Amino acid sequence: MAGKSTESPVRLAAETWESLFRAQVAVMRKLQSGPAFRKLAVNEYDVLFTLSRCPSGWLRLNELNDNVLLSQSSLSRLVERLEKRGLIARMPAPEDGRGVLLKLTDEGRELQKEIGREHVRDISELMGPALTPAEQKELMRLTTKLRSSLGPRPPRQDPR
Amino acid sequence: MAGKSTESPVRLAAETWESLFRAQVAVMRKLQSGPAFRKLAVNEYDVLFTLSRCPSGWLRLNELNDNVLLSQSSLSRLVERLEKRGLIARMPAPEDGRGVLLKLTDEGRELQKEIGREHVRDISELMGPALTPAEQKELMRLTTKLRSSLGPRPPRQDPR
DNA sequence: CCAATTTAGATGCATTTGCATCTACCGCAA
DNA sequence: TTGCGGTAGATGCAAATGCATCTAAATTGG
Repeated sequence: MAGKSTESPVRLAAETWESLFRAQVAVMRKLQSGPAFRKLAVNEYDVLFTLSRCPSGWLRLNELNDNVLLSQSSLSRLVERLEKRGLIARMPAPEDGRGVLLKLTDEGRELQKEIGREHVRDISELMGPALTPAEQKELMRLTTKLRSSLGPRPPRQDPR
Repeated sequence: MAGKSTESPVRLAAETWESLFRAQVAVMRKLQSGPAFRKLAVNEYDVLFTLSRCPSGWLRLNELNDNVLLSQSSLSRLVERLEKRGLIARMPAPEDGRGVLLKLTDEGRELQKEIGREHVRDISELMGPALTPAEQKELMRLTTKLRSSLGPRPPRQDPR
């Protein structure tokens, strides 16, 4: 019985979060320094990626904002940049005069795929040696469960 | 046997990483918007926290940089700000004329503890309802293992 | 229906960040 | 010793970010 036997639930939660956070930092640092993100910052790629997964093709700006760790104003300007680069297109939302809908342009879709291929390869080169497939599945299950419990906005299910 | 049975290892790794990443984003968003971080940004708190865990009390700037998702120059300036606010102190490294050692001031330690208490409470309010203690332990194990496998720099073990 | 409140997104402005570069120092090798 | 590549941090500068605020449109309450 070592020193950790009197671990409180609060402490356990804090250490778990720290471990999750540090792992994310370590992986992200490796990913973003790779050659995949020469043309586009990670946040920018993430927007293209999210749009590419959207079944209708169109996504509201505010929904996008749930996915990304950026303030509303920063996302607004990031999207503005992507539009200027011809990677996404905007359209006023038909049912809500305040809203804006976004979708990938052909060029944006192309770039997303190109970066995505390399990105996925990088990821699997980091995760593969680190965790067995069963462990990866379990990690996915736990993080998905964690995210689901945080609502109120449920992690928008996205039937391919 | 549902449609995912033909999942490739590469795809599994990518989906696992995405799940981990989104969970981190979702939790972090809640944490950083809370009242705990009114006085200090999360990154700044994180530096104080890391210093507070350092057994010797002193830590090299470049070691700190492994922990945080910031470029070297950004961390350099962040530290400069913290020093200006009287929260940390610098000292030239005794054995390496290029290096800088950092430690908390009393005021910095005080503020870290104050924010830390609230922060830990917030974390456990998010994690507690989401995952059982056993699940949290497993999540911690998996993320620790992931991080350990990324080396070369091993996650500096820190015997309290 | 109208006024008041709320929500979506854009924008001014100060702060923070990253890239490139610079300086100083270390370690190594001739 | 001297010179040479490599590492630790600092700094100029442009770009990105966040806060506060603004406008416009939707929603709510009377």
